[in-house]
Amino acid sequence: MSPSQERRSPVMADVARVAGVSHQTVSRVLNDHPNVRDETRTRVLAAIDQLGYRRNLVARALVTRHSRTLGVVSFDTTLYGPASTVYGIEQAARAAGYFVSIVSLRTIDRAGVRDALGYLAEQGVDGIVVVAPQRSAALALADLPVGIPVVAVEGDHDGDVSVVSVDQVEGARLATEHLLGLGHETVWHVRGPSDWLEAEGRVEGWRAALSAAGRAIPDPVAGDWSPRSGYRAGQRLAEMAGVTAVFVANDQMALGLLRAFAEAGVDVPGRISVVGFDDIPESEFFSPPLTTVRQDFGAVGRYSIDLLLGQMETGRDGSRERLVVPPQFKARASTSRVRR
Amino acid sequence: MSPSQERRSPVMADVARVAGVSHQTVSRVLNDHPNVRDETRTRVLAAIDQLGYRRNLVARALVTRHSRTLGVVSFDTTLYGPASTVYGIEQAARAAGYFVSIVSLRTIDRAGVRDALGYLAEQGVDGIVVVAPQRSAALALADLPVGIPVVAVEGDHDGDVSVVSVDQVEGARLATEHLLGLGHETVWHVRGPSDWLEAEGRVEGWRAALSAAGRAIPDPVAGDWSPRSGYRAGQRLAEMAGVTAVFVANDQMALGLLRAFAEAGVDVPGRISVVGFDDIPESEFFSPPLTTVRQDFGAVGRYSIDLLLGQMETGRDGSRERLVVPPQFKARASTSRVRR
DNA sequence: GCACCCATTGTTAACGTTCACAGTCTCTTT
DNA sequence: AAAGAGACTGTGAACGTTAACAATGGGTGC
Repeated sequence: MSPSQERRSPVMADVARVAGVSHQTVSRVLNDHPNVRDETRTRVLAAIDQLGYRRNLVARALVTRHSRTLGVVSFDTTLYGPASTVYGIEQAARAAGYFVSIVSLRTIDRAGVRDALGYLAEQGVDGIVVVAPQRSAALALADLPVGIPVVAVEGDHDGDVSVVSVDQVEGARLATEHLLGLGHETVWHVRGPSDWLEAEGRVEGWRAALSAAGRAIPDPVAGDWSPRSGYRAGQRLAEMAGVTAVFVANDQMALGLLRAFAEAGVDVPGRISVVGFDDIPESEFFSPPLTTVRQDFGAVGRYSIDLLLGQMETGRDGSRERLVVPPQFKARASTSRVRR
Repeated sequence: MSPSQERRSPVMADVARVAGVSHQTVSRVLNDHPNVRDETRTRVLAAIDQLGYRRNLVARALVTRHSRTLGVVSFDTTLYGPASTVYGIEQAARAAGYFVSIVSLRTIDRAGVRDALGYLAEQGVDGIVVVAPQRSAALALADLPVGIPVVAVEGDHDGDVSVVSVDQVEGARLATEHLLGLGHETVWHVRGPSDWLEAEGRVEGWRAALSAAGRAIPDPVAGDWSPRSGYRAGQRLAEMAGVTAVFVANDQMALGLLRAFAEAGVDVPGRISVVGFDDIPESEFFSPPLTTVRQDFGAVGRYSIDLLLGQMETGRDGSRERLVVPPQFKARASTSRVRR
């Protein structure tokens, strides 16, 4: 193989030579600079087309100090929530002309998040969105690389960065009040893992609603978001006397719970009413269709980009805004008025 | 100091000055070049630490012509399959020291895929994985940017690029033969949308199994992967006489179908047996727990990176390999021997 | 007719790294 | 003692783009 065979892709200078102009004029055409004669522009475009030239964004990023790339740090993008959020982020970012470089963490701990932020900083991203649903991840935001705008999603509001999140407390309150409104004496809760901010927000809202109504507050049953943990919780709750209403911290666990209830011969909603959280696409077709609280993950993703771009424009990172997306209650067939 | 209080982040030359060496020596330390005296290395590392220096990977990419970034083009990463595949890709890529830049397409058509490939090429990615489950996406691979290694996931095997995929035909055959083995006279099929290669592979496997057994081949019922379309298919099948076994092309549609059957009073598996496809985390907790065919999406993602990295090393893009991941049959409670 | 302005184009110098090569120094070997 | 081989370090030139400024030419106002 001859060395000349290895033909490098054309650069601006090649286009310039073919079009009979300087490389700077080519650059001007590419960047829609106003002061280029129409005839020249046409010639340059023809040369670009002829050579199949593509601009080298790496070289451009070096000189402009802007990569037009945003970084996303997330946890287990296999789950519906993170996946939808990241999807919303990516769509919004691309619509604004940015690429998205993603880092999915297997486990979320302070070191992992810090490393991820470091990688992205080296790579020269213009801004970062951290999907930080766990307290430990939110903490890691304390030591982030200076000079890069950061927005957290579902993060801790006490931190030092801007945050977009769904109002978990309000969502849990809606769910609990709905059940109380149907005449249930109190409401049991299957909660998410303890390090998760979302899990804690939902516990808080549930507690608040029960407190406000002056009802007994049962111990929450532990879960880990998985259908299996919901199944186990369901087995336990089915055996307990006096349970008529359960608020489950997400739809997947609710599915497991429904399965356990079905196996134990517990009728839903005849004997026990169940409310979930998230409104995943499947929950409308559970048996019975699940009453739940909808989170608009797509909106969360889009807002996080809005916030990030705003922060990048102003250059001020001290702005530290908060954006709260309201949850939406979805009544379906898994809840009913209590029979006396 | 200079009047500009906008202090730029330090560069190699700054480190070199502090450490009293040349910038090239700093570079050598950073790249673990062997011939650096221990004492010098220590001094450089100290200077790096003191200044909080981070290497600029953009500048590095410009000169090395390698960005250590891989591109991923995918369709609707909200779905479990694509999301899991992309997750597997990202994990494997990062383990190999690569970043992942992702482009999620809202609709998958030739122009969209071509644009995405173009963006990634401009950005200077070292290789691209295209998750191309639709025929139109597979076609778009025909006009891909030259010089960049590409691997397709779930793509067309007739194309010109390497492909990693799950054996859809085999999976469908396993599902269908399982049902025939339980004594069912024939098996009905709820298929996926027609442009999807996976949908067509599953139809093919189902047909082949029925043909081989000399059974009647009913018209497949159309679906679009969504639970709702499965629900509608279920309503229709529940009304038809003689249906005792249904193979549904994915678990989400199977969920909708189960719901429709439950509403119509059709017992599963008592009167009709149902098999799904994918084995999403939820399907074990459907009512009844769904017999299905497991696809190892994570493995598909990992293999695609293996293939891509191999192709990048050799520099040969003519290799055009095929890697087929076997599906795995999962028997659960939604199928039973036919009663006579 | 002259100075001036504006549109258009070209020239040169960054950006921050790695590569290729040239030194210098020390230690062996003959 | 001279020469050669390593080990270590430094120098200058890329990489492909944009920014800053200079240069050209034709029109305009007086």
